Amino acid sequence: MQKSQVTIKQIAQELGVSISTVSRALQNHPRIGLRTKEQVFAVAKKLNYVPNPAAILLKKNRTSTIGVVLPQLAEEFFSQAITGIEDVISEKGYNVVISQSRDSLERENRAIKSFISSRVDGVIASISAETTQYYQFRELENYGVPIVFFDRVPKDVRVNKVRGNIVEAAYESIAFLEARGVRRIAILNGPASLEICDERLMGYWNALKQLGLPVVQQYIKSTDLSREDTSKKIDELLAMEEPPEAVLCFNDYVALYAMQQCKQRGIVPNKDILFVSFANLPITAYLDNPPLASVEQFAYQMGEKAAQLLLQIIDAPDDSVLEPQDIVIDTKLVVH
Amino acid sequence: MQKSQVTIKQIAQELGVSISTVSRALQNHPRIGLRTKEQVFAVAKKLNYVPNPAAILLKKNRTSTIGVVLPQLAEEFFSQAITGIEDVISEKGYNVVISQSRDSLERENRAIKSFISSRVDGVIASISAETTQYYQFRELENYGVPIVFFDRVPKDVRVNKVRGNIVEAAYESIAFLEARGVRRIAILNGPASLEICDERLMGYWNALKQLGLPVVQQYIKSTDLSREDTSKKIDELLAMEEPPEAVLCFNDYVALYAMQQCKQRGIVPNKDILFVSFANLPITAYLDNPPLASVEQFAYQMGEKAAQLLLQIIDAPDDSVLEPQDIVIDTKLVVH
DNA sequence: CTGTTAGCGCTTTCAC
DNA sequence: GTGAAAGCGCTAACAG
Repeated sequence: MQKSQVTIKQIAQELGVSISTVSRALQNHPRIGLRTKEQVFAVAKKLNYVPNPAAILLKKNRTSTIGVVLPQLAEEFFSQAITGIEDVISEKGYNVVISQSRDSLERENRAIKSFISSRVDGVIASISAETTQYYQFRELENYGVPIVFFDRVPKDVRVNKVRGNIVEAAYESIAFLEARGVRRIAILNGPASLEICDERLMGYWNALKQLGLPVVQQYIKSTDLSREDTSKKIDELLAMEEPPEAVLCFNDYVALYAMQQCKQRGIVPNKDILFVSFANLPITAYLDNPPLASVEQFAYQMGEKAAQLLLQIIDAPDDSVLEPQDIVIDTKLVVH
Repeated sequence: MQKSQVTIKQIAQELGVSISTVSRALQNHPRIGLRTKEQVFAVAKKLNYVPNPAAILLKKNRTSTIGVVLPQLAEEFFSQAITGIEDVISEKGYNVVISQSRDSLERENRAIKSFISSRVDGVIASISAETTQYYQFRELENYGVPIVFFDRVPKDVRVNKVRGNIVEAAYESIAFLEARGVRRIAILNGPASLEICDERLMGYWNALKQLGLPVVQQYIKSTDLSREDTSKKIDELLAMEEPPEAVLCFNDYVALYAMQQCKQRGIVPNKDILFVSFANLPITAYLDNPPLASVEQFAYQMGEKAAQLLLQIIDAPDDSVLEPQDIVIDTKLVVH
């Protein structure tokens, strides 16, 4: 059944030339006769020749594949980002292998290991909620594999990253609430290991101070993104003597969990307590009572940018020392 | 920066043995000294040896990767299925490359082409809404690449497939509605090229007849799954002199589109007109007014089964002629 | 049990 | 312009 693979050798035989000639013709080598080239292409087509990537790889030591690790595809933010990555990368003839960490450090590590053994040319990553140190990614660096982080970028290290302008987005969200007369605003943030959480907090702080809103320490909560923990934290907020009038959430999922918990407690979300969040996921369009507003983070574009940056690094001459780049993408508060 | 790759040759030198000995040791070849083997492993570890997959591949002519084409990862059904596939496949040391057709025939073809040139060992597919013929997949067969379809399987061809028991699920859904006293039931089906649509229709028909419900030709509609077309078709149903009391939808997305359209027309879904659908997506848990009931299709398990079947075919001896398998997974109607 | 040898399919000097 | 030949890292007969 297995159609025996056509090789350049067979093409060479068919034409009575050497395999080097065929190889050169196929690569559009400059020093080759136009006639020969055309003939080679003709025969290659006739025989249905498909180059064997393994052989090329073995020779060139490049796999033309890049690895992507991200928390989970089921989150629309990430599946949109992947689409952006794929569109850029496949246009350049690269392949993508995707691995989901499902917010587990161990799975993330396994993915990195497998990227190393499959010799990917580069990695794009959005770190798991459990990832607190950069250590594991160093391993990739040791093998000379370039990495670009997006959205969930690690803290305190100089790395290539593509991220939304979260500080500003958080500020804007608070300003939006303040304009509606809200004063007591809480934040339900994500794991402290993520830089985007610091930024969210910073934007929140700045806004509170500049707009003269009350800064209450207990209004600042963070969740590990699970439904349980999120429910617990919103409960704590609701149980306060003076509960917040609004909550800025890490993302739409956190907002939805929190809102459901409110309902359970007989509190009407976006009426008794307002919700604003991040991500602006398409699924919110199906909701009768979505978060009041959500920050659009342009996942697709973020994926595109990350892929472009990575390819740029891969294609850079070996001796060039590149400064890690930090690309910031503008966000937009979308009022529902 | 690029750490020069460690090869078995270096391990051999370090130990003063031949490379074949190293190769055999690493593969746990039976005829090798325990002592030597241990030493080889020790040095391999010390040197941080990682086998070069390209070389192995070139030799063995197997890539240890399988390709997956499916409509879109953003649909939870598919991202769940992928997770099932990944879990099975990665346990056996295989890699997965994923390609989204986004319901476009052209993209699906491109994916297949790329699978051929990257020499995947097998393919798992869920066909696009535009795919009406099996033709393109024949190409894979020509190259001896085994294929397993899941959920969206092609019609009229003998192929390996894993699918839900849609006929029965559709029957059950109608019975559920009938039990609630509903008599006029419409169906908003998917593209006729999909076998699962035929099955849905068959279950619907059987149920109507056996339960003595009216069979109305205009109650049978199909959509190309887009929001626009779905809105149009539900509008047609609503505009009838005697509109249906309930609608059985292709999946949750179609149901949600249809329900939103109803709202636009001032008709309250699940009160004025009932909705039952397929997929039972987690997102429906966030809805205040989800479809009345939805058929759980166990996407994760479907992915697992498809992967297991594919691996089984790949591992089968070349001379064994396998009958195409048709694995049916039981579904379950979940009332919300 | 271990070493020698011949390739897998392709690229790439080095000659002519 | 084209051919001969070496070799990428590894496996698998074939000999000991």
